[in-house]
Amino acid sequence: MSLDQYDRAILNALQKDSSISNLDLSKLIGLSTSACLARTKNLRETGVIKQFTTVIDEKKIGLDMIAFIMVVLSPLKRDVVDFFLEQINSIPQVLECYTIAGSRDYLLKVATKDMQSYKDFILDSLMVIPGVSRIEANIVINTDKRTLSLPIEE
Amino acid sequence: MSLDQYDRAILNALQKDSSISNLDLSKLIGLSTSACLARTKNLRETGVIKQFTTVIDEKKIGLDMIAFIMVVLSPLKRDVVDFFLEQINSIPQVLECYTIAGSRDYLLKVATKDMQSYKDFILDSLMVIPGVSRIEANIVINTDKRTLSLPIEE
DNA sequence: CTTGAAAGAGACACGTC
DNA sequence: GACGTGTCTCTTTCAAG
Repeated sequence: MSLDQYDRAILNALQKDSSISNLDLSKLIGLSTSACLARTKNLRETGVIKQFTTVIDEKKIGLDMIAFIMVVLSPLKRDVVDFFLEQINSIPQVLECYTIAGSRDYLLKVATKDMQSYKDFILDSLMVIPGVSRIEANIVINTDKRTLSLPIEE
Repeated sequence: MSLDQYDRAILNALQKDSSISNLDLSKLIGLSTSACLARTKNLRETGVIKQFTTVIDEKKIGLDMIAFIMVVLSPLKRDVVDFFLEQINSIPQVLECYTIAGSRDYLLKVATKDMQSYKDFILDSLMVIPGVSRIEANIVINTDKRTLSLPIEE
């Protein structure tokens, strides 16, 4: 995938605000509307653009608790892993799950309403999954930075 | 902020695909176009909807390295903290930064091109910030789940 | 790549019930 | 809240340079 300066400009602009009209976008990046539209369409079709989405203020919808949870899975065997990931994918409170290198196996990002529902999540949703032997929770006190704009290289 | 079932339906739909037209959205949630438009507008104005954005495939733009880095800041004093956060906010590779409870002070999510540029980031951007005494890196091997759809309660 | 034209669709404000 | 109307803007396609 090779992106030129125009493609990068389009991606940067769309990351900041995807509700921009093609007309404004073309003006912004310095292309004609037709060329701009064709590029945007192409970026979607080739999968560079995966999705257009909406960022919601978590606190305003009552999600006051964000936590990053490290999980050690044991034994780390195929069937245990598969079942774990299957469960994780079905739990809406788990926003993200990563396999990580090192002493802990998985990193989860979890959003819940409050401390009580967080506790319920840990006890009733997470610890009940077979193989989850040890967890290490990092509770978010403040979000200091959060951007969806990836560092697109020049 | 109190959201009824229609508001929640709108938010859920817009999280999945913000490029949906107001016409289709109104059909989906079972409201008239005018009522639907007024609600969406209201959600934007009250800040529940913060942003419309675009999700990009990191790998397709050459970002192959994602890491979560725990940072201990010492001394944890006002001026050290302020300068640290100022620097963090100016580094594009840092996508997210959270203040966390516990033994580590900050959690960063970082995206770089490869191992080499990751190393450069650690040495030249992160470790040079005054107060950054200890870091603990968790390198992402695989993204098992990643959703931008918050668990909106019924 | 650009410009220009033309048709279709949607946004959005305005009334009415 | 629903519905209809009208206007205006943008989208989208398709020419030709």
